[in-house]
Amino acid sequence: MMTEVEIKSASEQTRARLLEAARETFSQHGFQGATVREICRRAEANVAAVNYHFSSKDGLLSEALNFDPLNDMQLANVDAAECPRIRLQLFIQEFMSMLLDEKKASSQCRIMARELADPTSALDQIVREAIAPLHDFLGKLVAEVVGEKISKAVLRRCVNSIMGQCIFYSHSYPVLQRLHPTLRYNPSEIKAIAEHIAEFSLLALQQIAKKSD
Amino acid sequence: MMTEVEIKSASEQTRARLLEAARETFSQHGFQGATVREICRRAEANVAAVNYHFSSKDGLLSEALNFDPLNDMQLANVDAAECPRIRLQLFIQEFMSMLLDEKKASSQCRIMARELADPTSALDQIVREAIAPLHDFLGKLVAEVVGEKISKAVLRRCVNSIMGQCIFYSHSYPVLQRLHPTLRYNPSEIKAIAEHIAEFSLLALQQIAKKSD
Amino acid sequence: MMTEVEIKSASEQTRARLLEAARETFSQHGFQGATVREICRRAEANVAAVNYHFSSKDGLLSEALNFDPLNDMQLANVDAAECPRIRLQLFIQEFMSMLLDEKKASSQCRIMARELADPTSALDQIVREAIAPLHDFLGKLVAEVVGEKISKAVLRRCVNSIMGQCIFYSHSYPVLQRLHPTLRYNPSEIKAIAEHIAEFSLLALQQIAKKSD
Amino acid sequence: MMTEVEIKSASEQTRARLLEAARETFSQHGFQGATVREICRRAEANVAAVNYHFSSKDGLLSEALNFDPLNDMQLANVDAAECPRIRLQLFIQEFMSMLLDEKKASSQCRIMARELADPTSALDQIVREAIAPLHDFLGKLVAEVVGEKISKAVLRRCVNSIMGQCIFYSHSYPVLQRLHPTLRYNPSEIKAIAEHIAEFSLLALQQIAKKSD
DNA sequence: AATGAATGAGCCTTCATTCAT
DNA sequence: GATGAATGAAGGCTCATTCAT
Repeated sequence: MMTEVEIKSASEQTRARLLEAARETFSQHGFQGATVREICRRAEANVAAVNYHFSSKDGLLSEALNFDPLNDMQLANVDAAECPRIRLQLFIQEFMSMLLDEKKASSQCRIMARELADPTSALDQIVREAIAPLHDFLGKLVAEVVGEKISKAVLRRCVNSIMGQCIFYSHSYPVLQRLHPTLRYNPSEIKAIAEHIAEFSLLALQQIAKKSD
Repeated sequence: MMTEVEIKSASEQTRARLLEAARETFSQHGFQGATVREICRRAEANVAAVNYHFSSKDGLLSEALNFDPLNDMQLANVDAAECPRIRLQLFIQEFMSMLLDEKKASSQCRIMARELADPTSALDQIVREAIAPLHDFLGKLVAEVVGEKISKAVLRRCVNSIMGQCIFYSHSYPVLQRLHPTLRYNPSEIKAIAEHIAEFSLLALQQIAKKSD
Repeated sequence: MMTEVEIKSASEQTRARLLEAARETFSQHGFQGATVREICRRAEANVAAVNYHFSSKDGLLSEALNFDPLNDMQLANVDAAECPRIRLQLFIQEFMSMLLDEKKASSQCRIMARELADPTSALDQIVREAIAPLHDFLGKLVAEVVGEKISKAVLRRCVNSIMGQCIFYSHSYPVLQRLHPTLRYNPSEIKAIAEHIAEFSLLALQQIAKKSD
Repeated sequence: MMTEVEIKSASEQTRARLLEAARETFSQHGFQGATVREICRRAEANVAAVNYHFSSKDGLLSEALNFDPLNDMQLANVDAAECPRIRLQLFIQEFMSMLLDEKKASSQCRIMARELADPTSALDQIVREAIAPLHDFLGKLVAEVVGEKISKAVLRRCVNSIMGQCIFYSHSYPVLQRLHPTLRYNPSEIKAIAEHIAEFSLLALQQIAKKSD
């Protein structure tokens, strides 16, 4: 264990620094806007390092997108809670925290946001490994809340409704910032947003559950 | 009427072709990814045409984004309806139709989506002229539904919840397509999605309205 | 007479405005630095006017350089004075005034200065029609001062010494301005400079004349 | 010594070739007229080499103008001479040699000449580092000749008179060549010119000194 | 005759990538 | 293995000029 983590060859250290620098840079400037030179400068590596370690800028993006949001979130609490509604609340809370809290937010989320606007070959992998599990996880939570009475199609759309509300604050931040210049994603604001989304969604889900009876 | 459209000077025709080509190209490749050369090639104009007519690539983007979604939508029906809930339903229906129906969808929406991932100086203008009015319009509809009892902050978040659900289908289409390969935005699917969002949102809003009493 | 000057066709007026604008612009930005567009803008003519009236930018330069400095200077006083030394003084005074006084200075002088740094085909003409007569005129004045005793080679060099001193203030103005930031070519300064050059030169010429005895 | 010159890294060699090519090209076509492509072609380097080594065309100009005329001239003789008049003679001799002798003439002088006609941001640097010291040096020589009796303003103008005479032969060469087609700047001609300027100036300075007594 | 739109060559610069060391 | 120099394609843009009207 220790050796894997601590004893890295210089080459592996450079590789790791490049990945970190790439995630930062891609999330700030987008894939096209980021330059290999800046990434290497941030990683304190030479210009050729990206191509040496990752074959190409594309290869670097592909590696940089290897991440596991479900794992990054602290879902122990979610799993611990017994009430489905509270589980959903906690999940949304944790999800928004990952999306918006700059301290926690893995920059991969922001890179991913860019992938949506300009999908590369990496998107297939991201959807498969990161997003699909997330939708599945959320789908199960929703099913627990509404019961199994609703159709798969409706379940999907409910998941989409929740995901859409959540992602909106991350994805449309440039717009929201302009609409409401005072908006800041500090912990209390994030908590308030998450509570709103959870309430809004739970109110809807409960009624949907009732109607399905 | 016809003459206004048909009798254009050669210059105006080139300008119009450039704008159309720019909208297509920007929406496909993003602002950075699009090249002036390709835009001109599509518009069957000279490489220098963009700079001649729009001063710069930036100027072209700025003009290409001159659009008015509120005006593009057929809101006559919305205004005609008396019941606030039906007005909201109709609005969402019309909004989703604009966002998703390729026949109607102004490519500006797609350009705008890219602006979010990679804001340029044009975003200020877009927010001011296109998005803010949209949020205001939706805000009034929501207020009609819930009454004036809720705070401005809550109202905003309700608007965000609805906008987030709507935009998600447009913005996250690359993901949704991979999650559900059979998904197609044909008129019936669009209608179903809009109905779901309207129902989901109205159920939530009604409960919020009740709680505020 | 009157008709030639006053009754001009619109075309001739445009031509004249173009020439004036060209002289200003060339003298400010140099031949390469000046753009046809700016010249036409200043002349309130359309972009194609230069090529229409002068075939090309080069042709415009060639026409713009048609000037006669000897004629522009008010040499009546010089001719009137009987004493050769005073005639030289007056000539230098008048020459410096033409070179430095922005009110009088024909901008051609400044264009010509640029020709030296980057001779075009127009220089042959300028030298033939404008500069050679000037050197000849000055040569005669010098000869009057020193008498006919000195060789042609020495005479030439004396002319060069005087021309060099004069032109230096015009040509090296960008340097002098940086060396002495307070330097301004107002009438009194121009007069002082001309007096210095005249004195400096006359003192030298007199001694040369003496030695040649 | 040799090693310093001969053992250069490949990078330094390219840099040096670029600088030489730039000096040639700038002196022939001016800063605007010179193209990066031609400079690189002459230096047998890639189009991007200029930006790689000097950041920009401006940076290349700035480096190409790093020269020290006072240092380039062999002023040991000047300093060695005790008589102020001979010191001035030797200085003029050396200065004209630097200006006119193609073997010695650093092409920087010619670039500088172009700066006068079309100043760029590099001129500030040139004046500060190259020209001001030259004027100061000449100013001291003149002061030695005339004594300290004359005012600073007069001293300046005397310096200008000498510089003007010297630079005229370099700056106005295109004109002089046309006026006197047989003119060639071979060593004997340069010597004769320098002697004339020295004599002309010294005769004037001596008289000025006398008058100031 | 005179215009404004259109042209295309060419400018400097940036970039991911390659290559010799 | 790892580097820094070098590459050349491509970018946005400017310009004198031409062309249809």
